[in-house]
Amino acid sequence: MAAPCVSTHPAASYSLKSCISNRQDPPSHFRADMTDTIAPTEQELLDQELARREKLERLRAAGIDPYPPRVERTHTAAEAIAAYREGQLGEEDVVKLTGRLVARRIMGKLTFAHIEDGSGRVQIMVRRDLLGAERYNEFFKKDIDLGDFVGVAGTMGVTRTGEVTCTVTDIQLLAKTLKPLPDKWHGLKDPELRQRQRYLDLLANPEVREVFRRRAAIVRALREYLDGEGFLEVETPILQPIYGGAAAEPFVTYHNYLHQQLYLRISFELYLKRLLVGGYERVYEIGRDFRNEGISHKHNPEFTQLEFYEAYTDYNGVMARTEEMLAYVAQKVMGSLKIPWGDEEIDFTPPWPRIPLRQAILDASGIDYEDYPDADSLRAVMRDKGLDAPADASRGKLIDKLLGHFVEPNLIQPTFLIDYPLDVSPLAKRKPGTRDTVERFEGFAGGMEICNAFSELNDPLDQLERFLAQRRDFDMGDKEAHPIDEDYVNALMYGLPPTGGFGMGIDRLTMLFCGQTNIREVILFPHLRPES
RNA sequence: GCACCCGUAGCUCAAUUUGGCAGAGCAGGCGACUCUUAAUCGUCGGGUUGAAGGUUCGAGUCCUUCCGGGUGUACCA
Repeated sequence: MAAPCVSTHPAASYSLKSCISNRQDPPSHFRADMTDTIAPTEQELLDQELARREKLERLRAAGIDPYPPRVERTHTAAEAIAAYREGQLGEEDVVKLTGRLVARRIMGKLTFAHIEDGSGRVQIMVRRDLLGAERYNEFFKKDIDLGDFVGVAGTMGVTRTGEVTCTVTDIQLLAKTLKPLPDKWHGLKDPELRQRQRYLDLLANPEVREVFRRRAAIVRALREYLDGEGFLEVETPILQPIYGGAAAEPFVTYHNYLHQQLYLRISFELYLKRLLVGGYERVYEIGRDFRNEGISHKHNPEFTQLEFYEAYTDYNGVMARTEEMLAYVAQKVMGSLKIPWGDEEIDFTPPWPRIPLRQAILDASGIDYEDYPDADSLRAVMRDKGLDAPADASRGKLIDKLLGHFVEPNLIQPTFLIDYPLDVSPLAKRKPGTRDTVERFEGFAGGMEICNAFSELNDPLDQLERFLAQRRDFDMGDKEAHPIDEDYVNALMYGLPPTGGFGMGIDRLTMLFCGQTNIREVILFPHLRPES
């Protein structure tokens, strides 16, 4: 394997350190002039920011702490409304509510407003006669802004229009905001701002908050399912001396004190299978993978992956488990096996169609890749059909290209494609009776690949041969070829039982369940270039 | 990586086609208003039009370069 530049240097640690110390500009978060941006002069403040700071000073001058250390809350917004509707709150019962002031309608001596907490919004009615003229006019109307966190005490009732409302007898500032909030009606739309300042996106757009609740529910359901099936959740290294388990370029990092080059993992596979050598029969891990590749609407440099490995099953068993697991998740998260997807509906009811990859490509493109036993002949027929077929692509990569072009976009309903080329599956077991096909499947839905699985190769000598083939690919320029992991081969020599393994991108599954077509919509803080 | 599109007030958007005083709503300041809910009414402030350069009497608008973002495409989950 060709090592990246740092380790080929005879004094690797020296070169990296000097590189750091020679950097012209220290990171901005260490710059002495940083206070300029955090503590701008008055001229640099917006008029609205100035107004809020003046209010802050007025409050302090009046002996009011704009950021008090604690507050008492008796109900969330939703709880207060529910309790009133269920008749648990009488006219005399005082509730204490907290939240962000998100809307305010001042009508002289009476004001209606809404506060929002984690449970939702509740209307409050603030009256001068209940609060006192001074407190109502000077404190509530003048020094409290939209966006501020407040605590109120009051009684629950209903307005003429029928909205359950808290009539306020006391109001307290909990946290002063110094910047104006996004538009109350349109929310925050600018996609760049939404991602760079996700907190604004979340506070302005409730539907975004729902996406990440649903994401959490999906992960919870996956854990529930796997735990219930006797799988052990484990954690394996993210910093790895040798990466592996997938075809991808890694991120490279460096341990300063061990003088060791390390990679951020691109998959969990080789570590998890070592655990089956160790005697566990069912293990899984949910965590972050890192791939040093292009960014797109389907790819973020770091993404969340689920992998599980199960002894004494094969890819057929894993397909059945996949169907069962995703049906469980759909039912648990969406309350149905059918989930909306654009104008259509994706039905996760088992079983899913199982189509040999060769057949699927033949049906969609008219090309039977078995007629083209080498890369050159397959490349020729693909180019005849006007497809982009790179000169350095292997036969397996060309087949994958056919899959991506002709088949994948049309697989809206959950579908398994089975039996993949061996040369792009160096960790999968050969399908009996074939020369260059492995027992591997990929699951598709919504026109996206969502999972990848196979009968795990457990023949150590075959595995070594496959690694050596990968090294030849790497030497030929395939930057994504697998490096040789000698310790993994060594582990196999102590015996890996027949095993089925599975990997699935959680981000893409979340896209599917949330009707999103861009991965950034399901990652709280997606990778962005630095601001200029 | 390549192609195309976008960047105007804190936010959402006009003005760009055909170069001619940079505007509206929300938000904000001041004032009125005790059942509103995108409250309403009056009034006022708020801009290095992403950055730099160029063409022009005159550039938000046309040209060049750069920065950031989006969409498509290529590879990968």
